[in-house]
Amino acid sequence: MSNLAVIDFETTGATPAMGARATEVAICLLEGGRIVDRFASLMNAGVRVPPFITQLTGISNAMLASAPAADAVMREAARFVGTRTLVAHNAAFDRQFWRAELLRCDLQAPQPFACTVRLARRLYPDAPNHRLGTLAEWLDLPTAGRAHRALADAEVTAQLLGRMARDLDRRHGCTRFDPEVLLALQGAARHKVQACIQQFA
DNA sequence: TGCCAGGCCCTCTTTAGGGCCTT
Repeated sequence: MSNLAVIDFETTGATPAMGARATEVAICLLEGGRIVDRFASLMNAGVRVPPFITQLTGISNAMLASAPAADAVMREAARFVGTRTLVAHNAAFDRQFWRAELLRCDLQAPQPFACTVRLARRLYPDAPNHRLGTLAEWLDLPTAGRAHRALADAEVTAQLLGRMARDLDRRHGCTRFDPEVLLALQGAARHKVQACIQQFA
């Protein structure tokens, strides 16, 4: 499991299109199914955090007042990720903030995104639902830290990814778990998941 | 006061609608 970086944003709202900005980013680099490096930082984008978001994440305006500027954090995050494929739980959400925040820095965002929600729906169709917290509990994944903080959620997502790799190996003899496999699997129609896995086994 | 989006997936679909998931 190389060339993968798990990312999670905390933000002030649902979409940059409505003016929401990132407040925290965390990234875990994976090698061989293990987390080998981490990057996490609050980021001050000069916006107010709605009370609902503070209640959800624990991130307050006071915390952001002393945080480094969003521009500097995103430049460091982009250097940290490099050309790795990014993985996020509900990647459509994190991808739009990754692109929007880097665009503000005049930086490109060429990294492909894989989505653990899409993967989990294909690999664990019997789960009660496919929220990150539910999957962590259902699969008995180790958790550390407060849910809805970026590093804690990124680490749980990385644990979920590792579990998927082990299950693909145990259930299907598929030892490959790289960006190509992830992108193919998440794009496979439900009735073609087995055929897709066999292609890489 | 209450609500606000975007992308993906499923199905009693595709000239559409509703649910899920993220903050």
